[in-house]
Amino acid sequence: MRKPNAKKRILETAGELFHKRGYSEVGINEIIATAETAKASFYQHYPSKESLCEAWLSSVHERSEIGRAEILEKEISPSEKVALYFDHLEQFMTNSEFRGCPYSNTSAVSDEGCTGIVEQIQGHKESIREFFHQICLEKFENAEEAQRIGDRIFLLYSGAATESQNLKSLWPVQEARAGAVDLLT
Amino acid sequence: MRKPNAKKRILETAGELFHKRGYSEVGINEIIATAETAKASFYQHYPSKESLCEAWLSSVHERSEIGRAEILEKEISPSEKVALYFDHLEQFMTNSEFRGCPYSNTSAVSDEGCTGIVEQIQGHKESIREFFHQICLEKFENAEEAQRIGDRIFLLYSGAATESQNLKSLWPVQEARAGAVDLLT
DNA sequence: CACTTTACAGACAAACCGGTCTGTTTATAT
DNA sequence: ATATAAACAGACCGGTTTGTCTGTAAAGTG
Repeated sequence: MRKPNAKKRILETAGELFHKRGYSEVGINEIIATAETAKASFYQHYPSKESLCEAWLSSVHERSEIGRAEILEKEISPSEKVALYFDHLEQFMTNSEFRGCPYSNTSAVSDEGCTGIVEQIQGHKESIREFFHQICLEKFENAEEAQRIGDRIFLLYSGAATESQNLKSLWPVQEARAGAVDLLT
Repeated sequence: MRKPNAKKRILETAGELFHKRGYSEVGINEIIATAETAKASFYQHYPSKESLCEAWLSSVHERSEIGRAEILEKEISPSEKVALYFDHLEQFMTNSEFRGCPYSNTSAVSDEGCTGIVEQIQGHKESIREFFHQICLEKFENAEEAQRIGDRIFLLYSGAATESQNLKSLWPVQEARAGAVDLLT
């Protein structure tokens, strides 16, 4: 074998391409050419392009869950935790040249047919939402209020990612951060 | 001519298809088949698929601007205006089977090459943002504060559209509406 | 050494893409 | 009645898409 870890190489390469240009704009041929692998090697590891997309989203989800768990464990105030998460988003937007949430971007082009992808999107979003709920529960005794405030922060977060991509600017992330912190003080 | 208004028919058909399934998932052949027109008729009116997309976004923008102008003219309180705009979004999401903002969805797949589309997306988003700014200026004397609050409502609005599409639910719109009204009281 | 796994190169297929082109029909305006 | 413009049908083009298939080379393992 000339180069080992073809599977890993394919996944990482596809991840970058999917994220920067969108799932539907990137073809198998481009992926294997960039990953410097053969088409046969690709189909040895992934039965279809769609399954590769699922594997990509799954790996992104894993990493992001670890990041949220680390924040939850920190001994800082709720508003500091939220602020930190928005700071991470700001970094993410900067590093990825204003390509926003991989899930929302994929959702925009995935038809109802690919249930696996749709389910992953929903799972990921609910996971982020739950993250904000937990933080708010540290602050508010009333569980209903915690849920409502958490949901609003979640929506600010989503809007920040979307509009930062659309407007190619960081102000949505910064203003959403300020709004979220205000909701917790 | 068998059926008149081929151009209009093409635009409306393409609009529905682009909106429901995404720009990159709909081809010329499907558009003309659905619109019951000929390919030659299509290229008589639109030089390319991309120009059709621009025409579609442009028509959506026009209609939405009229809607916002009507709200601004109404003699109701700022928070009622904002609430009304979120109600429109709720109706829109319901009617379109939870396909959110056509602009954000198109942005997710349009590469840097198509400048015309990118500029329209930014123009539309800035127009909505300006709409919220104007409403907030009715409420807050401080112009800076009006801008900040307007931006936050804008981000809630964007997040509501995005997550309502992702989660196929109306709660994001309803909670964002409540959050926006709270920001104005 | 033999055997299995992994990766490789690349031809091939069938469908589809956006776009061009030729030529025909039909409605309307003069 | 005739000229003109708009709509039509549909073949055709080069290129790309996902996915299959055949055969080979190299590495790890017993």
